Amino acid sequence: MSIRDAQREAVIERLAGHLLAHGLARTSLRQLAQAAGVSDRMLLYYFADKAEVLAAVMARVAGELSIRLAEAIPDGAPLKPAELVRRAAAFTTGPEMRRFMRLWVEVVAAAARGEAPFPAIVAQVMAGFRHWVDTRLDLPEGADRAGTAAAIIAVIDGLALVDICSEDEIAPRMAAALSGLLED
Amino acid sequence: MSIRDAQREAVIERLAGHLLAHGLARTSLRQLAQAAGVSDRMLLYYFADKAEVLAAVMARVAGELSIRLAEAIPDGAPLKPAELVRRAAAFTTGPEMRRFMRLWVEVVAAAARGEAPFPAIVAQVMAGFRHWVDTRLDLPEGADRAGTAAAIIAVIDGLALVDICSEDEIAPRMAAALSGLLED
DNA sequence: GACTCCTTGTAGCAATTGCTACATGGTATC
DNA sequence: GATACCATGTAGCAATTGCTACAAGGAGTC
Repeated sequence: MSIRDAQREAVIERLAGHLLAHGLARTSLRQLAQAAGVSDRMLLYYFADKAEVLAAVMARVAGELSIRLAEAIPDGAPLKPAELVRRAAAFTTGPEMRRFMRLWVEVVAAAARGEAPFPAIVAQVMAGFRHWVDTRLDLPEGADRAGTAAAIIAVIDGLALVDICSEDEIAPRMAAALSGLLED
Repeated sequence: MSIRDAQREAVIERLAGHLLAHGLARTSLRQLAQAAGVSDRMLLYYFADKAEVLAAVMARVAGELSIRLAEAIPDGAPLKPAELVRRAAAFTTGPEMRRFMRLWVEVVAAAARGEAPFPAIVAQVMAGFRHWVDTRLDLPEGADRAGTAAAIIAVIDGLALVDICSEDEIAPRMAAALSGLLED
């Protein structure tokens, strides 16, 4: 691997941490370069442009998220929707995953604004979510799997969104209340 | 009312439409001024700074949203959580309200980034949501009203977030599937 | 008519943005 | 040892950002 490729990898790694820590708040080229410990000039040597930087970093973050989701709830034993929601909610509102979900909400908003490269990233991550749910969902024959999967994702993402807005510790109570609302 | 105040009102009205149509994508001072049909110089004569412009416009939009929510589901007859979610979901995913919810998601993300004046706006709108749910929620004595209200808001906001990400028409199926997941 | 205040336009500034031109030291290849 | 390419720094450019200084017309007041 060339020096350039090695540096590229190191930069991606550092910037993944940066984005998870600060969201999309500090993502100018110079700010990214500083966070990665390189000059902005070199950032554009390792990557074609800013969009490629963000795409590479977000791909890394999405991969990490995917791994953790797979570890947290393996796909061996399908769960009924209510149980899947409960377990996913408990996991994604946990201290370690909150920053992922927070970043995810920001990325969705950036995609809504049409800001490159986020629309493509959102499509990709969303497809990953759908697949993750689909492979863990125990649903009767004839039920709307895609609709149910979308609903489950919506509930999980909604928890993250409200979590962002609330300075106090409402997440556990919210998750508990949600659990009570679900049909077993 | 002075000319200035009258213009201020007209600008707020036009910019509310602009934000609902385009989200936060075109919100530089010059872009806002163009959308409002005034010069950027005058925009800063009517308002102290950009944050005040956005705060005033968002207050208008929030007021409008509040009115529509109140009209759609009056607070006379409290509803059980599942039914409240169903009706709120049907309303907020409707063609007229989607742009409100879409803007709301963008505003939450901007607040997460700490961008003035959005954190304050989010706190205000969120409090409005909580109150709206609270005054329509039929819940047994001793239940966690605040937690349940937060959960209901999370579900509604989650639908909006997923709706933004999906180019196809998943919203109705998602809402239907969600309805099936709820305990009556 | 002088004075003052409200309203509006022109011009521009300092900072930040994404990105590029150019030079240069090193390393590898022939 | 000449040549070519990789890696990196310096400097800067054009565009956009939020915001401001200054002037001037116009309307009312004394």
